[in-house]
Amino acid sequence: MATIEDVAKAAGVSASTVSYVLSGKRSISAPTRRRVEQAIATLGYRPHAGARALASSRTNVIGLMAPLRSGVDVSVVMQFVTGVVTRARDVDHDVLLLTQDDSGGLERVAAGSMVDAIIVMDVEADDPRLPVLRSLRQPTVLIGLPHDPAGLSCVDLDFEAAGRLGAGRLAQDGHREVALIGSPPEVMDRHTSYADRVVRGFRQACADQGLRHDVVHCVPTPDGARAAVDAVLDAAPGTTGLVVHNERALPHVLARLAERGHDVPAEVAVVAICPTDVALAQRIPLTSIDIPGEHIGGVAVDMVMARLEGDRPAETRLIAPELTPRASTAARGA
Amino acid sequence: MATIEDVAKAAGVSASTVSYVLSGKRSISAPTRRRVEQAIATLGYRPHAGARALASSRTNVIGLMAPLRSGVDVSVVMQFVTGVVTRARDVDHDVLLLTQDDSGGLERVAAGSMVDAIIVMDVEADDPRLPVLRSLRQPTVLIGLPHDPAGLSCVDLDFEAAGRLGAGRLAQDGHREVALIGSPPEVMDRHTSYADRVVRGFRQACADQGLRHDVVHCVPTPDGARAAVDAVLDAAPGTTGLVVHNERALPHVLARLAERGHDVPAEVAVVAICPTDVALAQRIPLTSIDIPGEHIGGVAVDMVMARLEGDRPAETRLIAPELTPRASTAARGA
DNA sequence: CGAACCTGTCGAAGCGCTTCGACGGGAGTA
DNA sequence: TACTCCCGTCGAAGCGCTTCGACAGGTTCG
Repeated sequence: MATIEDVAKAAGVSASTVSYVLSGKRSISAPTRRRVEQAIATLGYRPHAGARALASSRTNVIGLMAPLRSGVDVSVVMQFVTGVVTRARDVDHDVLLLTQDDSGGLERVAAGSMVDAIIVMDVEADDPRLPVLRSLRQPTVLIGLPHDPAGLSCVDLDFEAAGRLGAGRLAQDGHREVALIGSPPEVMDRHTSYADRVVRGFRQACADQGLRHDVVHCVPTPDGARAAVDAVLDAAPGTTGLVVHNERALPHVLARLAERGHDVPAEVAVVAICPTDVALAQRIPLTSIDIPGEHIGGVAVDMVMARLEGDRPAETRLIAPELTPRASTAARGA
Repeated sequence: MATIEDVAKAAGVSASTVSYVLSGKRSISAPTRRRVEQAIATLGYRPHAGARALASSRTNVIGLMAPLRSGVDVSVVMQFVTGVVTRARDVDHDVLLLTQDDSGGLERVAAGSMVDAIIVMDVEADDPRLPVLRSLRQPTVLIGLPHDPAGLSCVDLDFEAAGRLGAGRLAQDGHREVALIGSPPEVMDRHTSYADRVVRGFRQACADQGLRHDVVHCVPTPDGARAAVDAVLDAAPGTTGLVVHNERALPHVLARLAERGHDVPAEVAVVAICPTDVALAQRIPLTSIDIPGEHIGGVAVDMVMARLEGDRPAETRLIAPELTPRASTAARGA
């Protein structure tokens, strides 16, 4: 492996000059720059990441803690990850992948100076990692919204607004009895922030609009969906509108509705909160509120970089939800 | 941040002694070791990863190139990733995540000494990355099997055997006309290695057993599945057995079969090649050949570590497929 | 016409760690 | 008793880079 010294020799300059050519932190005359670049190209020189990190205390690596575990919708997770990695590459950074259950992982990579910054997904309302994160030298961005975000940057879809939007749309379409089929119990039990927030928004909008409503959670299996749908429709047979916030249960919920003979949208309207591609992959294209995972992941990177450059304070950004009407809803009556 | 020097001072020893305590590369007396460990604990010392990498030319990081792109079944990818990350942590390594379309990513992280080794997923038959990989200083393991694996280690499910196993099972159950519903066209067009191999194995077993057979590819949408199922059953109405190697199309294929009034397994038997959890999440539990993603990911790490330690030659390991009978198949006639 | 200022380059220090060779002292051997 | 050997520890070199201060030479301006 060629070193900066080799390049310097080949170009007839000092190592520091090569370094300045690379970093642009001091002006270099055009001819010199050209010679150096030439030497770099012919030698195939790449700066040694470790040496660079040691000297500059910058690794150009972002740590990403992702939930590679059950109960979480994989395709949503993937989109977030993709967004983070893609945007990180745009700003010349790489991504080190940490898993949720790697307790101590945050501490390890942060204290060991393996990363410049950290992004954490799937945050719970009272996430046990928060104190750790606050204690780190590196800036952190949460994807999700804990109860007390003090000192930490957060970004997420405004799930509360999404819950409201879903219920609001149903109300507007003329439904009077509605229900939310929510995240799996294991997700709710952890008080994962987005799950709680959807419920809150949904309830609130229903109250505001005077809708009779119900909230059930749903194990994302055929049986789980059957149980959830039956619970809702048996308890309140007048229910005509459903908000579903459970990507994996979606197909089974629709199947159960069909099985029971409820036509969608004629007899039961469905609004899904899920990535658009999931909404489109169902038996009929669903009216949905998109979870723009890639976008949010990208924003997380931007936020973390902003804090890395300027010493900005922490901020919270909630992305406004948007509802796209498709075949699973229709205005009622006339 | 405490440095090794701080620890040394606190423990009343030299820095090199601390280093030897940490690495275990020389023997240290029990009392000294204890004092050093004590100092490390009280100071919360963590070695600086960059400094360590610089001095030892070992980063304890594995690069993982994963396909965060369309056409690939996310949940399978996730399982591989989980397997890699989990096993990597077991052997005290971290994982740097690269995406497929980050051309130059391999070169960058390898030449920049960011990683000790590389694992590449979703390999195509004539993958353009192979020459690059062969030129790297770091050992590489492919998850998948290219035409010419010379010089590179490979691990994967034996998809050819899986194709054979699926067809063989159908034959054994008494089916005479069968079909394979395979990966999406975009995956086939890339000649992604596993897709090709399933087809080959399937065809071969059908030929051996004298089964009339057909192979179609399937866009993983409701319409795509409809088209695939219709194509098969309209062309050969006597078809009674299906092997499906397309995780995302699975629910739609089953739905279409139901729609057409074909009972599973009474009239059409279905063998799926997919992760077990996917097979269990369908409308009925499917007879399936598991894709043991986590396991394979773990094996990939083991192989890469083996090459890192000893200077072993490259090897190829194919995991034998196993078929688990469930509700979607049954012996025919009697 | 000097003082003050740029520009472009260099040398050296230092980032925090690993590792090699050296060395003092105690145990083992002849 | 003298010699060798091993054990536990230390000091120093060096990994490859960044960055600070210095400096030579050229401009600019009052």
